[in-house]
Amino acid sequence: MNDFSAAQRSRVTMLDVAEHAKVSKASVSRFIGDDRALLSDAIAQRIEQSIAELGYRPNQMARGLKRGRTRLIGMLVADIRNPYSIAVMHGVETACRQYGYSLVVCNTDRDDEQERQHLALLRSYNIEGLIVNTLGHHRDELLELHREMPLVLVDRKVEHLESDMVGLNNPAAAEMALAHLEERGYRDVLLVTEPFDGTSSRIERVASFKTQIAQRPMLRGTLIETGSELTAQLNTFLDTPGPGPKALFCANGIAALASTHALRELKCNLFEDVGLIALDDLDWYPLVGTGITALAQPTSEIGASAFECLLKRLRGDDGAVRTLDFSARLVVRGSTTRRVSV
Amino acid sequence: MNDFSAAQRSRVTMLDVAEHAKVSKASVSRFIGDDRALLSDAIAQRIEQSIAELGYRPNQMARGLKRGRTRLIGMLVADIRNPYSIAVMHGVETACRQYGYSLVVCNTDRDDEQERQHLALLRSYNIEGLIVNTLGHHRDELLELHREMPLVLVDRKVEHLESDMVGLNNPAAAEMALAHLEERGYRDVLLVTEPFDGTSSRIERVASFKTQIAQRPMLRGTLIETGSELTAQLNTFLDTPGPGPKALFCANGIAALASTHALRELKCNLFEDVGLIALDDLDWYPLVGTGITALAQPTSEIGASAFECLLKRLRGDDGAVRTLDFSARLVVRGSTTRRVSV
DNA sequence: CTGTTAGCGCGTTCAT
DNA sequence: ATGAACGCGCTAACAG
Repeated sequence: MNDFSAAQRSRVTMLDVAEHAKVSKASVSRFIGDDRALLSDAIAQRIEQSIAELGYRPNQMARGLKRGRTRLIGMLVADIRNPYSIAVMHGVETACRQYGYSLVVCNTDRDDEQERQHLALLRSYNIEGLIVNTLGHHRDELLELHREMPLVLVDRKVEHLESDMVGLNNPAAAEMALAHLEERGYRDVLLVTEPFDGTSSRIERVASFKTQIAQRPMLRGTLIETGSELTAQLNTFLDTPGPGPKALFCANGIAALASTHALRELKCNLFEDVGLIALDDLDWYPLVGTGITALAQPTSEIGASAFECLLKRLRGDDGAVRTLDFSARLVVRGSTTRRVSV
Repeated sequence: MNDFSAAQRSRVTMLDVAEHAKVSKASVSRFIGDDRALLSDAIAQRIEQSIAELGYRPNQMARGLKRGRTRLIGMLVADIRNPYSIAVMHGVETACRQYGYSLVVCNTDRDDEQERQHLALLRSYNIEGLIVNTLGHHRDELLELHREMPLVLVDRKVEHLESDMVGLNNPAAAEMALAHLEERGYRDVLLVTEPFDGTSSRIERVASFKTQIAQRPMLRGTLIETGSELTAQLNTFLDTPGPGPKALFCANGIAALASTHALRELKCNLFEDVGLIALDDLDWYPLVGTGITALAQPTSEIGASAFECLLKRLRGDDGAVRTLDFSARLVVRGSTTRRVSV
């Protein structure tokens, strides 16, 4: 039927419109662009008519080639299946659209080689700015790109890369978590984090946790990483006598998922045997046991801010590097409500 | 410091490489493209050297402009926050990369106007093919696009749009669900679906459900939609005497989330008072109550197949329209394991 | 206000 | 095997 392969799919071009309306290409270009004011009503009418009749759509590739402005923003995401990333991405995309930009998302699946390839790719498509939510190995490529375009980091810093950054105020979040746990009567807290891989937010959360523990003499703090040993380690924590009621602090949604899985394997009575507070607020938190208490991140705002940072730079802002730290919001559910002992 | 605004960010171009290597642009072009075989070793060496030294990257925009091949695939998604969409998208992206294509994703947030805008956008960027996972209003625009490029539907059909389609074998899935429920001793089944909005898969699932019920004299079947009334309607279902043990069949992950929420509000004992089986298999299903029995969709395969359909067409396949129906896989958990009455 | 001209970066005939 | 010249679709100077 149709042949989409070698044949140039002949689309209607600016020249077609110009001829149809009996004007020059320049006039059509002005009509398309921001110079419509310069056209006489008569001509504008004819052009509008022709565009409608022919179904003309300007070719962004060609526009971009000429003007150097593609209206494209790139986003590099470490793990597209992490709900946090999706939520932020949604925020970014909404902001993009609002300002007439489009978003090209590249998922690296936590793979360094893919990160490299995607960076080259985004560059080859002449994106105007880049949002990075990966570990940012390949520093050289990032630096090179940063010389060509503005760049903003989301959630995770990249060493030796001076650029705008938007994320969570991790020390404050850790403080909220431990203050809440202490107030609710928990005394023995286990931080569950994904394995250390250099992710700055992860490191910050652990450091902040330790700081908080040091400042709260009533609390004891311990730390484990998710992985094949998780269930066993959790078991040890639960079995070891401590200074009082025990609770888990999961450093993100993935850790919360893994921990809850493990607790179930241990036949734990959710959440009477042990309390739980988790960073991120996922839609299923209310459904597990008596509900999981969360520290929600303002993901939409984070995404929108990331784009706005980019936009400012695109518009010529040469100011100093900015860091935006958003605050988490405490959502109390059953997992930090201790049952009064009978 | 840097100025990213008006200034043309001067990137190294093919001409730069040519001059540096003291050859013509044509030779560089051949080196970049598929004609490298035509070059003498000496020249190829020099070009390779120059490219490395200058850090040259071909401009995909310009290439696409000339050859009509952008190596870009577009995907229109109704709801980026639906885990199903994400999973399929991940499958598509993986397949894309494997064949040297990149994916541009547009999220419509279930909004018709956004669908229209995104379609225009994708077209303006000269994508080579389109994957559609929306309601597909704006039939005219879709038809027009389909004349220009191959198109494949995912999960939901679009009326009067004859194109390849990949999705779930819904009748078979409904059969699996009801056979399982019946075998497990449930007799009174309530189908919970999102509101009807024309989504074909939704309609098919409901129709298949009714067919199955008609063929199973031991079962009684009822139907409700998610929404503000859900909890009340669920309550009615639970309170109304029926032919035997009651169970819910949730038509997708969203319905499962909403239903579980409602059951909790009703202080239901999950899942002793009522059974539950849900389409889609989300990572939190095992964590709720005794675990939610699922009919998992092979989302990666669905995504990969969608891309492969496109690829075949791009390579000139003019054959008849294809429809690929994948089968669901039953994952039994506690929610369909009835406790023996004491 | 409008048309003419000259590229943007690249691929592709043609010659040589 | 290599280079010169033209054009992809469009915008930006410059005239008029």
